[in-house]
Amino acid sequence: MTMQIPAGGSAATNTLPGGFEPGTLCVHGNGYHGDLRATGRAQHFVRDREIYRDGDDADHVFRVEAGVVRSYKFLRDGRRQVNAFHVPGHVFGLEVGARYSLSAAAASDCTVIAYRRRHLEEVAASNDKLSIQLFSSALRSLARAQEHSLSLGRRTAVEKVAMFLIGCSEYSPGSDDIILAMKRKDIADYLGLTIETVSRTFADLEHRAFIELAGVRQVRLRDTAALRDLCA
Amino acid sequence: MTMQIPAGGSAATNTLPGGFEPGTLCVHGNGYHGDLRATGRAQHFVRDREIYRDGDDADHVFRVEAGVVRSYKFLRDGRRQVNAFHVPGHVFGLEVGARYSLSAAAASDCTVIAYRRRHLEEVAASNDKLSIQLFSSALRSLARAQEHSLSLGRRTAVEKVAMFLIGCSEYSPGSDDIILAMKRKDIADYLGLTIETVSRTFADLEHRAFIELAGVRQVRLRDTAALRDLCA
DNA sequence: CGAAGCGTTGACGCGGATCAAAGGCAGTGG
DNA sequence: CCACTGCCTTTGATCCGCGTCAACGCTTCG
Repeated sequence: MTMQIPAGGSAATNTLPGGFEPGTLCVHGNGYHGDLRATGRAQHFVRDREIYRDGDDADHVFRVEAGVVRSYKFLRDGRRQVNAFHVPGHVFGLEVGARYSLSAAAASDCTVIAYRRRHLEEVAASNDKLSIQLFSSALRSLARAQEHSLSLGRRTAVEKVAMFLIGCSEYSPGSDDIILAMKRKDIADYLGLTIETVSRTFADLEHRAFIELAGVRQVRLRDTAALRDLCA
Repeated sequence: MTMQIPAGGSAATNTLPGGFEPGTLCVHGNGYHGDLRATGRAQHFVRDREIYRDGDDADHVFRVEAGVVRSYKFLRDGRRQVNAFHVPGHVFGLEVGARYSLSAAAASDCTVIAYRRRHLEEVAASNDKLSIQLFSSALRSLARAQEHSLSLGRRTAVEKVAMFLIGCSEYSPGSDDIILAMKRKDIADYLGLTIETVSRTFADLEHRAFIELAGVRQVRLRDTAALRDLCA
């Protein structure tokens, strides 16, 4: 295989935020190498429906088609940390070992494509492009996780929420108007805060006229520059 | 290539904690495919010497030979988050893009092997084993990063420090007696705390007779079970 | 109309940050 | 050998951001 460590500017970089370019690794991929079409299986999940659990046999790799998926982990006493929200195009469920090290669930109603890991391995064996994409996907997840660590470890509540909103806006169409697919609890557990603090911080940002809460699930960014500035 | 997503139990899993099994990807690898010997270049770094910086051209991939390396990131105002400590056997510097997304520096005096990324790509193209190892390395880094997020987001100071000590003990020879290669500031920035809190927490754990501070850089674990219990 | 979930808001307390000062400890020079 | 210097670590006092607890409002659905 030509296992390139994908260099900047290649097709594998800077595509759909955090995912592959649309069309690849897709069930209905337009004839692209053919083989994958059979292995990918579309699945629907309603909000909060579990996709897999920490410790399950890691026999599938997934790609988000629509909606948002969360990966998360629990401590014994119920404290939860959401590691990532997976948006359309994003691949999740890649594992080194035989078992999943995280749980995944639908953060909103969503549809994902499930690929049998075994099949994926076989196809990747003869398909350099796919191999590189899987590798890129892993490295991109890693980069995102590291960014996230910076937030969790060193940012204040306002900074975390600002970051989150800026992050969301990058997945939005015309941006500036954000539809939050997930609940407050998911946001809180993603940012390492409580729902109360998230709520208060939204209120605070609205008070400062940085955002406008158009509804529980809708946020309008009124001063993106100021928000970005908060991201330190 | 046979791009297996490395399955549990394979040689690529559960080897040296977080790294490759000893001998592979090594400058003095015992004839293993030969090519790598020429590309790997051993380098020494004294404590706090920078290896690369956030934004530099990511033209090398590194493997720790001895000592400890830290990967970290800064906020504008100087707040720092250490994402990982890299111990011998551990690979770091893998990137999706053309540039490093983190900085790396010697947390203690250390020696690393630098591989030219270009060469690594070429060798990997014809060497399935190496490809899989690189992929595994990335996935293992990802898993570690996700574990770390749980600590940063949801654990208390005592829990974080207990986690850290348990983590260290896994890299120690006979365990139970830990030599801390890095300074308090590094530990603090790794755990998302201040040096004062780290210091106080060490004192607290000693007070509870869970550990014994045999010196500034040496910790003896006296009640591993209790420490593990704190990891929740 | 009532019930159940989710989100917001307020009052209060605590864990860890901040500020300040006082030990170790290693390296340096007299 | 000892005093000096600078850095790292520890310890103490105080402060504040965010968690906790509690009540209330809004939305959805039977």
